[in-house]
Amino acid sequence: MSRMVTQIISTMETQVSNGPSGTSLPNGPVISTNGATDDSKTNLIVNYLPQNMTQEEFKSLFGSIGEIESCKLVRDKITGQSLGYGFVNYVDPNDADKAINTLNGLKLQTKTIKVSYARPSSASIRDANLYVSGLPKTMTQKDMEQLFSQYGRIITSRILVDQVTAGISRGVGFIRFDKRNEAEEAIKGLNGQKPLGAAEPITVKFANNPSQKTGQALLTQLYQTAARRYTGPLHHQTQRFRLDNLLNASYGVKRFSPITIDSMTSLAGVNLTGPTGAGWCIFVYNLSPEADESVLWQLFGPFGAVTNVKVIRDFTTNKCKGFGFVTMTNYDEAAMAIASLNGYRLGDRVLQVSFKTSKQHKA
DNA sequence: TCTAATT
Repeated sequence: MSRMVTQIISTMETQVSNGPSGTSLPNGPVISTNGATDDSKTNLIVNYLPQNMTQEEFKSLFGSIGEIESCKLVRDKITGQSLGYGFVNYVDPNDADKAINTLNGLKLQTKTIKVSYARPSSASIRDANLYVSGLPKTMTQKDMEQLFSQYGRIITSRILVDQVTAGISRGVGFIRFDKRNEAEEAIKGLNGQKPLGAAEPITVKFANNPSQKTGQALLTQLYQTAARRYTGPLHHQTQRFRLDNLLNASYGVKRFSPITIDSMTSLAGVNLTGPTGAGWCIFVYNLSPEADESVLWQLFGPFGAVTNVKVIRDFTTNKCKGFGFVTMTNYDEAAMAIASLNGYRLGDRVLQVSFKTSKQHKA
């Protein structure tokens, strides 16, 4: 079922070719008259990457096409979590073209990746994503694009569909314009308006930024991440380029052995420090030397009441010694935080999170 | 009534 939904969504997803601008040259980096390198024919943006794909796997996949000048998987600054997209800049424009032709539409786990030319980075293309609700259920993605295209160039559009009836519009969607001012004009022109023949007016506003999650949403995401480890990933790798071995090795095997809440509960009776004083003390291991208290607040705060965090630092260098402690008031919230965050990847590290035991404390 | 599109 989820496969069916994925395919429907990917069918509805617009595949926009951004297309390089300017004149083509046969080979090598293109140098414009002002001396700056022109990346428009070599630099690609890759969207809809699987959440757990690493920088190394990303580079390996795109490096199979040709020599890479640089590449970057974009990650959340605080948690290090992948934001699901990245950039690849090839040395040779021909390889960029080849990557689009061969890797665009590749299915990885539950995702269908999109590979297209990156637009030149600029402030004017940011925050150009609109959230649209109240759409007639009969309105197709194409209809919606037609309605919005009078205000500017559409980069992506999507209508969300019901998960169970697979294909029935939920009446809500997204439109990303090339430029923010185009999005603003679309709000002015369409918010509160009835599309031709529609009974109700639509609402058009800027979409929430998915990387700025509420605590509840973060918890949900982490919980789902943890749950996915038990069931294992879905499997529909294509066999193209013999990358299946690489990808299966990376994705097909559980990397961590998670602990369940039940096993935590049984642990609780044995050697926990217990809720003496302020609350439940949690041991966090494998923090980076640069880790600070804010990281611990960000990680544990979504799970409930946190009364104290502490990063243990070296006395002379003031760098984190690799571990810290978090105190949480309520047992259930602490147990959920541990079950979700143990094995969690923070940047390029895998955290070990557990209740602080008396053993670790003994003199 | 909210998906991971700008380094």
